[in-house]
Amino acid sequence: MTASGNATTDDDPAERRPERAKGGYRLTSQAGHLLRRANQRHLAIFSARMPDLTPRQFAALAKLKEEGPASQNQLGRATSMDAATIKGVIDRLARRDLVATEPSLEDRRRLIVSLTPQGAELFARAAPIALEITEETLAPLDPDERRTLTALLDRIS
Amino acid sequence: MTASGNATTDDDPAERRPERAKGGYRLTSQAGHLLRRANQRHLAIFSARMPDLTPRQFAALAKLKEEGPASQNQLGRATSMDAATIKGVIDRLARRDLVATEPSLEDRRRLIVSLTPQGAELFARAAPIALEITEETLAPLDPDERRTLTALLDRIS
DNA sequence: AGGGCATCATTTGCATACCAACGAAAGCCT
DNA sequence: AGGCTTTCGTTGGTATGCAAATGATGCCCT
Repeated sequence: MTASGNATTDDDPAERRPERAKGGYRLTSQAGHLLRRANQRHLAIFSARMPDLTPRQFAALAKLKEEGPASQNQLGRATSMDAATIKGVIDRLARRDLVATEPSLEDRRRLIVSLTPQGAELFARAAPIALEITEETLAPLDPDERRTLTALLDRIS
Repeated sequence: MTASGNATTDDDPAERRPERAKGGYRLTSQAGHLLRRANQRHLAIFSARMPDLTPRQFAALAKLKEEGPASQNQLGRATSMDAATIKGVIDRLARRDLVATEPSLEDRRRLIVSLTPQGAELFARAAPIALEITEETLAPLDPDERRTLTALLDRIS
């Protein structure tokens, strides 16, 4: 609302009226802000339900399970992580023996990442929870709306 | 035909099969992953179009412009930023003289943040670009779909 | 063959993000 | 008044996330 006087603080000709008309910038209605907030809520749900894995760590395990061993950068691309980011994720997973790394024999630049038995076991326990997390994230929507949202998000990503 | 001789490790029902049927976890179709990717694309568009402000820095300026001076934590809540996060954002904006901070007289715990003339001027130039960024983020969608997406995101945030 | 370019992994630097803990200050209750 | 609880800002720690630079290696093209 802000009906009280903030008047005299601004004699800038560029901007003087309340942000309601067509050109007005309304932070809370911008796509970026909404995406960020939705993501924030999802992350909160995730860390509450799966405290011992971060979303990225889980994503890396999931991809390794889906596609088998891969090089670090390949895995990064598959999970939409930067080379610098995936390195940190793999390092932390390796420190906990959830993945193992070994240099590739064919291409000496590559570092092959694979799931350890512990990693596979943890993923097996985590996967059902991940589905529940998705479920809870989309809980405010009915099935039709969920499909719509998923499809629209896919189109803008 | 039975288990004789074939000592391969496929008696584990959870392994060795392309995840499709029952517990099939498809990372790329999960809401969290899609949200993250959409957000990632948005951030890329943002930083390309507005190189001298980060999305959070811009959000802080926008809120200050919308609502006038506020305490640091208030501003954080208004922009969905953690107290620790908003501090960093304000510190960096203050270092560039885009905002000014002063202790509150009524409540000596509070730190009042306000827009400087430079901050207001930069925001005035940035606001139209921000609208273009939203536009470009939603470019793959038609107007109807944009409204739908916005509404759905709002519901799950 | 050899040079140029691309890819891979790494490192550094900066900017979020969130948690937990902290001390100072305010508010509330008895 | 004294105590309990909240709020406010700050700090430290961990984990993304991206840009840019770097060294090693692989690939392609002339």
